[in-house]
Amino acid sequence: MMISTRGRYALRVMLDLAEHKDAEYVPMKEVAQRQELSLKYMERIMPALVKGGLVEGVHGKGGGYRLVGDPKECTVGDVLRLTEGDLAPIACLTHGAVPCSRAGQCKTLPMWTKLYGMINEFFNGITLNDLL
Amino acid sequence: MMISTRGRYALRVMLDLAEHKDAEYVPMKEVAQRQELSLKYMERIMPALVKGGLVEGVHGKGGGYRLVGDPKECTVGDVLRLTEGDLAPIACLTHGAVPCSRAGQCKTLPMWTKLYGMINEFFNGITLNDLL
DNA sequence: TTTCTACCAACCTATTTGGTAGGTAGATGT
DNA sequence: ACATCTACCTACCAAATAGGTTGGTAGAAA
Repeated sequence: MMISTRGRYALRVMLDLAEHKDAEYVPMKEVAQRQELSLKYMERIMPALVKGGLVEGVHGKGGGYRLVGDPKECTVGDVLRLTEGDLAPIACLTHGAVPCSRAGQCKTLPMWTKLYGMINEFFNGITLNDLL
Repeated sequence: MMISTRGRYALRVMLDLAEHKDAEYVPMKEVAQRQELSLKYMERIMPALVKGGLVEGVHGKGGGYRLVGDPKECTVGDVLRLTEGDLAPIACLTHGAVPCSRAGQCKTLPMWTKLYGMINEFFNGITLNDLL
C-alpha cells in the first residue's frame, strides 16, 4: 500500500477544515466526529501539518485548527508528502535511500522513475478546492 | 511502499529468463547469482508465477524455469499482480476489501480510483520485451 | 544411486501501521 | 483564582507486513 490511513485521514481533515473555513478555529473533536476518525490518532498526525505550515492550531477554549493558506493553493501532494513522508512507489526511490550498486545496469529503474514522476504530477495537480 | 521486493525481484527474474530464452531451462541458481538475489527467497516467489501460467519449471538435472509465452505478450502488470496480489494504492481499493460505509460521501475516493486506473494502465502498457 | 533441481513448510527478526492511555501547556470564561 | 476547553506530547501496544533463513521433500536426469 502506497498511501496509509495517516495520509488519507490527514487529507480528509484538511478538506473538512476547508469546508469550515468561515469558522475561525475548528476543534479536532468536531472534525473527528464528522469524519468518524479516532480523535487521539488525529492528534498525533496534526503536528506534522502544523510543522509543514499548512494549518495552525490555537490552544484553549474556542481554539482548534485553521487552514493557513487558500484551498486553491494547497495541493494533495503537499498534504501527503508531509504525512506519508514520501510518495515513492518503491524503496529505491525514497529520499535518503542507500544508492543501489546495480542502478546503472538496472533495466527496471527507468520504469519506476517514470511512474514516480507520474504519481507526483498527479497529486501536485489536485488542490483541496478541486475536491470540495 | 506500493511495490515490495517481492514484485520487483520477480520482474527482474522474468527479464533474466527473457534474456536467456534460447536456453531450454534456466536454473534459479544461475538467475539468483546474476541478479544478486537470495536463491531461497526467490524459490518462495516463483511458484506464484508458475500458478499464474507465466513460467514453467522442471525438476532434476538440466531443469529450471522457462517463460511460457512470448516476452512481447507478457506485461509488467501481469507479473506484479501475481506477486504483489494487488496494485491498489490504498486499502479501500484492494480486491476483497470491506466496502466502506462512507464510500458514497467520500470526497477523495474518486481521486484514488483515478490513480488506481492510471497505475494499472501504466503497468499493462509495458511488456518484458520493452524492458530488454 | 547420486546429483541436481523445483518446491514446500516452519520459523524468525525488524519495521510499519493504527491505534490507546495518560498526561502537560496554554488560552479562555466565570 | 479556578474550572474548562483545547492543542500537543510521550509511552506503550497489538497486529500485519517485509524479507528473509533453515531444513527439508519430490521428481528427473546422469
